[in-house]
Amino acid sequence: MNDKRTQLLEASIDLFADEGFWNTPTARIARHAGVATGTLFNYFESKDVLIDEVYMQLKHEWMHHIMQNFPQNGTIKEQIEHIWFRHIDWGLGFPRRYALKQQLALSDLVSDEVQQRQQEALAFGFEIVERGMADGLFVPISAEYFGMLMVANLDAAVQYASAHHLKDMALTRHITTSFEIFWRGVTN
Amino acid sequence: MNDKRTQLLEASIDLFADEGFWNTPTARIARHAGVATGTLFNYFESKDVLIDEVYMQLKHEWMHHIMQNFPQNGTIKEQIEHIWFRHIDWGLGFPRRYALKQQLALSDLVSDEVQQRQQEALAFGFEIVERGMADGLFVPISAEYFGMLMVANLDAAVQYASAHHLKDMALTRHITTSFEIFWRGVTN
DNA sequence: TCCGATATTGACTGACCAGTCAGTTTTTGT
DNA sequence: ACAAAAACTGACTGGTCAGTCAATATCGGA
Repeated sequence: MNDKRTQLLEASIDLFADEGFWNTPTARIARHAGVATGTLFNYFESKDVLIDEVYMQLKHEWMHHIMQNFPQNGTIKEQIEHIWFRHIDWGLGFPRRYALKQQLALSDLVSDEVQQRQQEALAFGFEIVERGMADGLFVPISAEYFGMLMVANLDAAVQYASAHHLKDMALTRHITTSFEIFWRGVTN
Repeated sequence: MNDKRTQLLEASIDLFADEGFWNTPTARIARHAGVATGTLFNYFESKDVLIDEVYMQLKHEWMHHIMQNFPQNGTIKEQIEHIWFRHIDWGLGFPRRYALKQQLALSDLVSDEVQQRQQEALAFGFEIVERGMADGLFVPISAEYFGMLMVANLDAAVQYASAHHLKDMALTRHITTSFEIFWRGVTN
């Protein structure tokens, strides 16, 4: 019965996103999840590990969303474009989760160990980039910087679309444009 | 004698950057500045307004750095390139200040009013972009999105250079490359 | 020099909160 | 059905911290 565990994680995500970590007492998380204060600490050793678990959960959901229908046999451009669209789709579909994941990634609330582990899960992405580099497809930069640029551009695209409530055609156009700008930039 | 005021701001910047806002008690700020607890509240109504003032201070310093030797009569590309180099120069020259400014910009610790005011100070930048748009120089996107992309790319460039301790030629090459990638992306 | 105004001090207060634990309820195995 | 284990409860504790304020020090004008 990890039902309560899920409820606690869900409550944490809601409250952390809306109020910020420092403004959400564990007591409120428990209440929001419909359990007693003490119960939270049966499932999570401390508030710190709760944060770690929330972060892992979000990263996992994000990864899952990104990888759905991934074109394993597509071209590099198709693969990156797929990630582009799916990432933005997730960001707009789950704005609170997206914002929280971003905040957690910057703040040093997440333990080094967890951050390390999450980084390793992105290895497949680096492979794609390295392959593109080998083909002379990209401007000569490190895969690391390529990844950083991609994330930076994606974040900006999501933030803009979100702030302006873009929908339907306007949204599609925006996503396409944002990708084109990125692609033209990193491509020879 | 706003000497103490400056000391308090400086101490706040140091401690906020190193320990995080929520982990630095006002008492420690006061001690670090060499004054008593109560004195801090003579200069700043509350911890919240202290944060506002810190943010304004950082933005102001940043703006000042950016605008030094600004090529008023240069081409649009020269002007944006100038901002590019100066921004990165500031980020690498004052890493703690840069990190703190970024953190504050994301967190909602800064009051809406101050955030608003700071936004207005960037008006001159929007003018440059609008001019470029009118000339058909840029891809057709809003000046707002252009600005977001620029900031996103700059942040990535600073973060990368900072993490890898780039210096001298390697640094110059990196800055140039980062600008080229951005410019090629947003330009027709 | 003297005095009122202003700045500074730091012990103190009231509120908050992470984490505990003794007691209670629920589950599990036989 | 029963007992032992496991899960759950929430009042409580020890510690922290923003902001106060009465007492003290410093300053500036006459």
